[in-house]
Amino acid sequence: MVVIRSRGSVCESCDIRETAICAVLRPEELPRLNAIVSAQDFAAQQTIFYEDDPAETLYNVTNGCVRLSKMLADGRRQITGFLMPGDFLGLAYYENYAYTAEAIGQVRVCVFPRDKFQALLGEFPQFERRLLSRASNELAAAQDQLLLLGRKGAKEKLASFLLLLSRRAKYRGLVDPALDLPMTRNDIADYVGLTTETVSRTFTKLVDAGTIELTSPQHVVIHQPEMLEELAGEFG
Amino acid sequence: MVVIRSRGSVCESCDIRETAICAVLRPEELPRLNAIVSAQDFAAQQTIFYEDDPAETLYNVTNGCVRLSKMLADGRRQITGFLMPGDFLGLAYYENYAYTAEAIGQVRVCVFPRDKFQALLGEFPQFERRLLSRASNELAAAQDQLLLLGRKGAKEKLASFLLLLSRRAKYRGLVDPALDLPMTRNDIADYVGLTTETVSRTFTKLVDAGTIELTSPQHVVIHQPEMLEELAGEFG
DNA sequence: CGGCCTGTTGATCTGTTTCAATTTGGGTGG
DNA sequence: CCACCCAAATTGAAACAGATCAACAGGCCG
Repeated sequence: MVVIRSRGSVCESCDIRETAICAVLRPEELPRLNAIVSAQDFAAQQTIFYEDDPAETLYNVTNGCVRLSKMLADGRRQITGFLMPGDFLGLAYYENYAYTAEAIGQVRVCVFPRDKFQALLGEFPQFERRLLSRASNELAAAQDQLLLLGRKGAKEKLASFLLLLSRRAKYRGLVDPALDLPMTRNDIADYVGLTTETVSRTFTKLVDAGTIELTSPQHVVIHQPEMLEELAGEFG
Repeated sequence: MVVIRSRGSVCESCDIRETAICAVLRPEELPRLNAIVSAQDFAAQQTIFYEDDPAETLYNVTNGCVRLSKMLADGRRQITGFLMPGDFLGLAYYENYAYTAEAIGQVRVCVFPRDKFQALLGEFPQFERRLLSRASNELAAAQDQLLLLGRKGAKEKLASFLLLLSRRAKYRGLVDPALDLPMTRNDIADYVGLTTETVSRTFTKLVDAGTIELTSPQHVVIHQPEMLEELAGEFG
């Protein structure tokens, strides 16, 4: 883990300024945020924080992919989300983190000390509103995931998963038809409530059906998005 | 559905004023809330709103139990939560509701028109903060449910479910060792991702083990809470 | 009293897991 | 630069938890 001092105008030149929470601040307010932020790097597989750690820091992912997870006493794991550049981490007025956050591959984050961040919140009301809006989005996403975990079969789960990644890639401005899967099959399995083997088998079924193509285990090309939508089982 | 005009000081005399969002308002601010609120009654099985309806109203449950659910195209259903008196409904800055809300048994709610509610939000900053805190709680609860749906077995699911209801009953000030299940077995099944039959069978297993007692299908007595904790599989 | 909805119990079936064996591919050191 | 190595992914066979299909019991209301 490497701490990088913030110097000069970090925020102004930030790649993800458009999509991150910072987007609600006016240019002239940015320096206030800049003053309390620093950058931090994590190597692949490093833990950013553990479930139940005191939540003293808030993060914004700027590079790489982060996985959030919870564990049962015997080691079974549920991944509750994957964070991409622009995503906010540590959202909450909580004493302790509700989940573990780990870097998948190389990750860079912005770091906000909790107390200073809260002070800024009081100062910029639209900041708090934006956070509430984020929380609402996350809540809606979590509910979609409840439906997926509770009621969908393996094929439906993976179709939904691929569509989710695809939509998020589009949102982040990536138009590449090839979809990148930064996480392992095991991570995917722990996200959609299956085993690695079932994930693997189901992917090959989708390949055999011509719905997707696996140019490498981490590279998916979606040939028939309509078919995925169909399989995902949702309306609209 | 019956609409009841709010007259006089509804809020001051409200049973659940302590636990509801209103709890953040000072007594002298209550009249402002009182001015925009009205009460509404729903009979058993009535729908309060449907998924994708425009979200023009916010609610606060004052009596009865409400179920929130999402459906797949073929009718499979996932219940995303049960609301008890004091719980807030419609939380979000969304255009449309993300789930359907239905009354289980007789229900009474407080109704806040969305526009007026938002105006109040701007006026009382602590109100917005409280909402964010609520959203955080819901998010944490949703993540627990993800773990349950994705990684727990039938026995673990139902042990967790009973403990959840039990904790919420305690929170609402009910010390009765007998736990009330206002929802049907089918509702429970759709909440924990099982079938009615499996729920029923698993309950009888818990009864046979002496962990719980079913004085009636809707009345559970928890004899061995430690055993339920054990079965639920979580730490702490 | 009878019909119906909810819950319980039993028998069978199936999708997914588990266990086990290969294959693939990315990273590293010679 | 290539060969090796190890983790990750794939594939196969067997086992199992929970679903499905089916029958029945009990309480509640008309």
